[in-house]
Amino acid sequence: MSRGDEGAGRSRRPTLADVARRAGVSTALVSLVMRDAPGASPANRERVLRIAQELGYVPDSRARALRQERSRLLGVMFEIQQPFHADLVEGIHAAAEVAGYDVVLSAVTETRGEDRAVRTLLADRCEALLLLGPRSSKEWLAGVAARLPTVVVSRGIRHADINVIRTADAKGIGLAVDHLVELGHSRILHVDGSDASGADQRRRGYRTAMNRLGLTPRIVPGGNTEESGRRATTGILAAGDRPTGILAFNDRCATGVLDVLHRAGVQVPEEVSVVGFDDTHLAGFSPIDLTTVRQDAPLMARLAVEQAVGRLLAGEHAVPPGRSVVVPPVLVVRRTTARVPDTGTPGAGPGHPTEGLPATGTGTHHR
Amino acid sequence: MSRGDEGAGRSRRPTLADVARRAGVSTALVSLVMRDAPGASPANRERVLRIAQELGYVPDSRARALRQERSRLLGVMFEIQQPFHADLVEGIHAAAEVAGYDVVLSAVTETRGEDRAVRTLLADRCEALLLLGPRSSKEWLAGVAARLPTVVVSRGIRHADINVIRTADAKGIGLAVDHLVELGHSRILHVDGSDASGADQRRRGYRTAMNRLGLTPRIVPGGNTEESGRRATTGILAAGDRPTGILAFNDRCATGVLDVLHRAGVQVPEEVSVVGFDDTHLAGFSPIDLTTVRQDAPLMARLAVEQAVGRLLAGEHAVPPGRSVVVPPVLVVRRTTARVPDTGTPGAGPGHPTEGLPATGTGTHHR
DNA sequence: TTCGAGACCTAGAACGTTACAGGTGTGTGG
DNA sequence: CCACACACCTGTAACGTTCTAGGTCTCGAA
Repeated sequence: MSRGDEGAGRSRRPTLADVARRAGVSTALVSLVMRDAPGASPANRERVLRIAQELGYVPDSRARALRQERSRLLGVMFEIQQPFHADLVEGIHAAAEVAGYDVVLSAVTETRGEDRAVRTLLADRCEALLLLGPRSSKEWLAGVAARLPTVVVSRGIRHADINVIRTADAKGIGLAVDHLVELGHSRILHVDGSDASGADQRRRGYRTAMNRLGLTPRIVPGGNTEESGRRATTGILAAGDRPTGILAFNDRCATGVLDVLHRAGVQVPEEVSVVGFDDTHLAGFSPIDLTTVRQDAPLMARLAVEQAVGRLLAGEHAVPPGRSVVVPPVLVVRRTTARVPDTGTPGAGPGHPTEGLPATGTGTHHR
Repeated sequence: MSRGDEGAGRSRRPTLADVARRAGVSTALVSLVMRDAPGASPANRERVLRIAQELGYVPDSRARALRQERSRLLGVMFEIQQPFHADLVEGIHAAAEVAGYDVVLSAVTETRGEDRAVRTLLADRCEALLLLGPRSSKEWLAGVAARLPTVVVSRGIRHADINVIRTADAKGIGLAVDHLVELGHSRILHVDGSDASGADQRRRGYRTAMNRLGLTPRIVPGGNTEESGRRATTGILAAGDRPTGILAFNDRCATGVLDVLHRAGVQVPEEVSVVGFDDTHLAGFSPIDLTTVRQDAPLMARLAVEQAVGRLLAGEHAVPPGRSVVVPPVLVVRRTTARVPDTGTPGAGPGHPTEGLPATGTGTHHR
């Protein structure tokens, strides 16, 4: 309503020229005013702004980007169903805002692959790419990085053109293993992430930690969805040789694990302890109350944006790519882990020392 | 690697003209080939495609959109932290693909309001807007709808310019009330959604259902986050007059309710029954296993896209806006609801009739 | 009076693409 | 041999913006 005039209803959207004509000035001047550049008299400035408002003029970002050499756009590829990615995206928006960049989101879904998602971002002329937990091959990622400064988040990839921000996955899993071992566990199993990003690092970390402690690793194929956790756990229960501790690839996977255990009447943590990874929003909520390894999403988001922008600003030289920035994980102990059942140590119910975090490194600022 | 030539490394991105020059044809011809339009010989077509590939040419979507009168873009505003929105976005991508449209996502976050999100979409020249659960005032939404065909999902708004796709919220809540009453409950409380989208509809539905059954409604302010559910429940427990059934605004809120009940040692469902709304992915997972009211996200997504595209195609006349399309909800009974404790009827543990859905209306196709 | 320095403003050329209005040829029917 | 259709191709003008290189004032100092 009250959308101005120009005759009939279905008029095309107003342009700079429309505003200029109405204000009796040149388009160049309107352009100046719209982007708050110096060189217009206060009187004209106010007048132009008023008329723009009246007409409902909104600058066309495409035309603008076309003319300027810089689009000030950061492309973000993410999986829409991953809560952890939601946390990252939220942080990326905030950090980009500060750096003076806009964010273009490109979702990976069941029906929309990573190639498709990245192609869109390229077509949108993003200046740099942030890829959250990409699953594609290293070669493919290298191909992407060859055309645009690329930051990969949450997956360790060693390549000269790629910046990487990731949590110390191996260390994180190590913390979890140590935690279980301290509680007396020895039959500790890992439901891995299959081809999910970071899965190999966590597998490796698990093996290392187990070997270091003289325990035999046992890995079951999983994934990064609840369903994968269910499937894996169903298999584990069927196999008979039941572990006393399960390290799931991430929180979603752990939820699936808990689901099947619960349905099968297996008590957690009395009979089996379960640990997740990510510390997703839901992990902290009772009755899930999942012991998990926290990744510091806000920090990772900020670092990712800083790396990308850094490379853009200093013409590739500021932040040498090819080196990972590794963020320390924190073990958050909740109520899905406890003393191992059969062990000699009697009593000692569910072990939840502090519900806090051992003060390890960076203070995570949960909002 | 192998990124072509043109002298130094940091070359600008290739354009139509580069491809044309290299192939020895006009830019117009390359343009034809790139968009698969008729009018190029097979030989040239193949040659141009090969060279484009070699140079790593990707058409500039902004320039393209600028030239064409149509951008074939659907703008989607959503809350990145709402799992239900993730489901909708996934469905929207699929439906838009079918309709031949691209999707532009604009996230609402803690630091990025709805005005900001919509402004971006306008600047991107989207042809229509899909607003998922908008919280803004009706006047503001009307202002948006005045400039672009607008479909609001998941919030009932009656306005001549706005298409609405929503679940029959009131009916959904009614199903939940009936369910609890059948189980013998009478002290049934609603933790509402405050200003969240759909909150008023659900409040109203709750009141109506309670009055119809001769019960006194009791509403506690909540929200659409886990935290809001926690806060509300803390208040409820402190108040003393404990209800036997709690209808939460949505699944996230219900999770918060469960969290506090659990921590306070209140048994669910033995002492208190809890019902959510949405049937988010996580709701179905034990040990949450939440009784909830399912919204059919894939269907709503498809309908939303169809309405938007319909209005675009038929010059506003195909789908008369101003009328809501209402999708039927389905009560999904799981294990957070059971027979009321104190009632005369003895025994009768947790009531989970089928873990299925009463065959109500549309068959929800869970993937 | 003349000059220079601001302050303010504008014309016109880009940016990369597609639409439009032609241009060639080559073959085919009269 | 001419016309005409057809397949293929190209030059040029947009699209809405910003950038560059000016232009015109006004004012104060030389």
